Amino acid sequence: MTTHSGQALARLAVDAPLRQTYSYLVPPALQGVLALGHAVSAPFGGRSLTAYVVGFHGLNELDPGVKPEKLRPIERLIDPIPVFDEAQLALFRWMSSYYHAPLGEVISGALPKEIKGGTRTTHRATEDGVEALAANAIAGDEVEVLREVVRRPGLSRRGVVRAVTDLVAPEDAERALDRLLGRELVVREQEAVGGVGHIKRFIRLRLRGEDQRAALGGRAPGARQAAVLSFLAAHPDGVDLAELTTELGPLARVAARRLIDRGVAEEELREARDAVVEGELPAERTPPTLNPAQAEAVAKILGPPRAWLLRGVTGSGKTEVYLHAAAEVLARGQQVLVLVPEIGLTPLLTGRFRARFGDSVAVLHSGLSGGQRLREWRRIRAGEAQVAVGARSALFAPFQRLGLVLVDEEHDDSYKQDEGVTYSGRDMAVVRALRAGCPVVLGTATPSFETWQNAVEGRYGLLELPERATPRPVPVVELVDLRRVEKVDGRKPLVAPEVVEALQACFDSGGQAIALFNRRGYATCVQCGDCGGEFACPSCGVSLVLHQRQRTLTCHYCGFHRPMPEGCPACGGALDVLGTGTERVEEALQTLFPSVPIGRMDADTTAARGAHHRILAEFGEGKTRLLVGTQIVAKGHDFPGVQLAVVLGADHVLMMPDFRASERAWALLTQLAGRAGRGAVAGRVLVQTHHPEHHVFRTMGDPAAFFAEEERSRRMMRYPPFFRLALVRVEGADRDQSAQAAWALARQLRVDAKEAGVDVIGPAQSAMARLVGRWRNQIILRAKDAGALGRWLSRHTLSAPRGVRVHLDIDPRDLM
DNA sequence: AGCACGCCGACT
DNA sequence: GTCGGCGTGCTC
Repeated sequence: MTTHSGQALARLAVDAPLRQTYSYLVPPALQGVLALGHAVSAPFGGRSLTAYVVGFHGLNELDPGVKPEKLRPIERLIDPIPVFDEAQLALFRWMSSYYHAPLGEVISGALPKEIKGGTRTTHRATEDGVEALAANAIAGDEVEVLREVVRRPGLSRRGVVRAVTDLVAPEDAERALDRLLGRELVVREQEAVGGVGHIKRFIRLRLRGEDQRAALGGRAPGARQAAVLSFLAAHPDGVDLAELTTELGPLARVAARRLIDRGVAEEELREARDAVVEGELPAERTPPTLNPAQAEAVAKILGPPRAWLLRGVTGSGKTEVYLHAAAEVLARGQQVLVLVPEIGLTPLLTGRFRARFGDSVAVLHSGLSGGQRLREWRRIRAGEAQVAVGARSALFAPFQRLGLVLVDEEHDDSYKQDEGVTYSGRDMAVVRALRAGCPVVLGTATPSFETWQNAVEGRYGLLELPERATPRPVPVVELVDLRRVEKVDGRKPLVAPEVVEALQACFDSGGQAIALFNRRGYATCVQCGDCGGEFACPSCGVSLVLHQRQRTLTCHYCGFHRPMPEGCPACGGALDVLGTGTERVEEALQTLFPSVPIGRMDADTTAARGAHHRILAEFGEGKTRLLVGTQIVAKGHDFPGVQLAVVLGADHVLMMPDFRASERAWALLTQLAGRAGRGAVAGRVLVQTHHPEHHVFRTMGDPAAFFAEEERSRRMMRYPPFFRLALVRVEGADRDQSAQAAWALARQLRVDAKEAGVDVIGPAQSAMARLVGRWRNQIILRAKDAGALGRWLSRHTLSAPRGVRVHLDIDPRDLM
């Protein structure tokens, strides 16, 4: 490890939305220890923040205007081992510049959140405070707040507010706490939080029966506590607190805390030694022999390093290409990074890497608890794992001898980070690989247009796996024109007669079928038949979706929900249930085929842990014979028993007001069509649509044909991949203020846009005009190439008045 | 982003 | 008279 004791000052990138880096003194305790890549805690303004060492320099190299007497020393190391090296820092700097994002935020977003636990602000009552409480010298909300702080010192601000939440409204509690702080009855302290990741908090039931009732004060526990109690009773060995939270929701933590306070349950810190990866390791098989196309692909990948598009349908043996290339790279003593869209959807790929390479595979994904993820990350940093399989953020795995990067299902939208620095995980994987001088493979059956174009223009090499490893006839696609379907009882049936027939024939011959309907819930809109009143989300303005199973009306954007009322709250009239979702489709299909067991797979049925796997397993084993669901049914699983795939509703995808709508629909349909067919029997694919003439349907399965059709409109409309976009989103709670800020910003941007070759489009209200209570406006920026757009953007500061937020999204996935 | 310091209305 | 609102400006 290189240290820099000769240099007096460290340059830090602070985890705050600030573009500069800051110079700090290296305290004596850290001299000779502090190194590039260390995460530290540093005083910043009135508080203490996580920051990262990005360089060292002498006193004579201070930024102009910084007086030496203003320099403050670094407080402490957060982790004794640096969290990134020089090569990774170079990538972070590249990202910072490309995405116009502060370096500290880029670094923060690239590390497991747990690493920067850093400091926590806690609250403690002073002696004056304790006396004042005892002497009844205070009044109002302050009494409750102070009592809580005295009883449980060490709570965070949020913790205090939550602790009194039954008695005091959150805003009042905050204000009371501030008054107590002002009068110095309560003081704040900084507590260092570290060492997360190898220690787990477990909670276990201590009292049962009569003792328990007595400890709870004789009265029956509330619903939340009762839920926690029964969960604990079912797990006598104790439950990981994190697991309790994922099972029962965040409030379970509060209830559990209460139970511990009352002595009903006890807490225990345990070292986490359980296997991080769930599921058993399948027996190690001898790697199968590659077919000629696969062998050629592997040979090319292992040749001179470059980016490759690996095109192959489901079952064409992409995974075997990955595994062979990875094995070769590992044999050379190098490391392999495997990115997957969402690990929950790709247990097969993860499983096959684990089966082939065993414990040298680390898995990084959101389904792990924070501590688990950090442990896997540390295994990589320590050199114990040579392969990392994970979602987007795994691309920052701390490998030092990277030899190969694989991006599976590269077209998937989930590679785009949607919060904070909105980077494209797929693009950054390419950047990281090429910077490290190693090959990168983008694998998919349905490439994104950008990647396709990169291959067409020769920037990426193209590898095609032309056929299925076990040959199977290409499915036949038939369109059902919904405009010609006869109405029954005044409305069009959900399932057209020929689709019913096809399903019946499929079931009669013992086959299985998949039905796609790309909307969740039961009905998209509930309306009063008398007064026309509708139910809209109070913070997003969109129509609430009826979820019949839970009898709730739910907002699909922010999660707001309310019970489904019996009648119209305004006039008492009967409610009409309009539009369709997967729940209703399932119901309709069950009515049509009463004896066929149906499984439904969508975000609602797969929310619980393991549910996804269970639904697929039941279908795989034939326990269910029809699988109904949203686009999730089109992803990544090969079921040999499926003879028929029907698309009951995907027109919404096609008709979305977005330039990538056709591309998404094409990928979805092509992926789904790949699910149909068994052995030597050609599968059937039936698509119900109002737009049978659309080129998406003519070009299913054929990217060259689809993109040839798509090219004309993309060029004409000046959209990617022929132009580059950036989206400036301006949002605020106040509608007019947000709009005015957007107009002002657009005016400012237009001043020098033209001569830089940049189009400034808008502002306009976003397609989702209001989201989670914020009114959204947007400005689209467009240029022929990324360089011109980037250079011009770096000359501008995107500022807005207080209360309005501006967010810059480079290469947006959609313009909604 | 926070958190300071700074200047104007409704309360003891 | 002060407490406390939240408008500008800085953080090595």
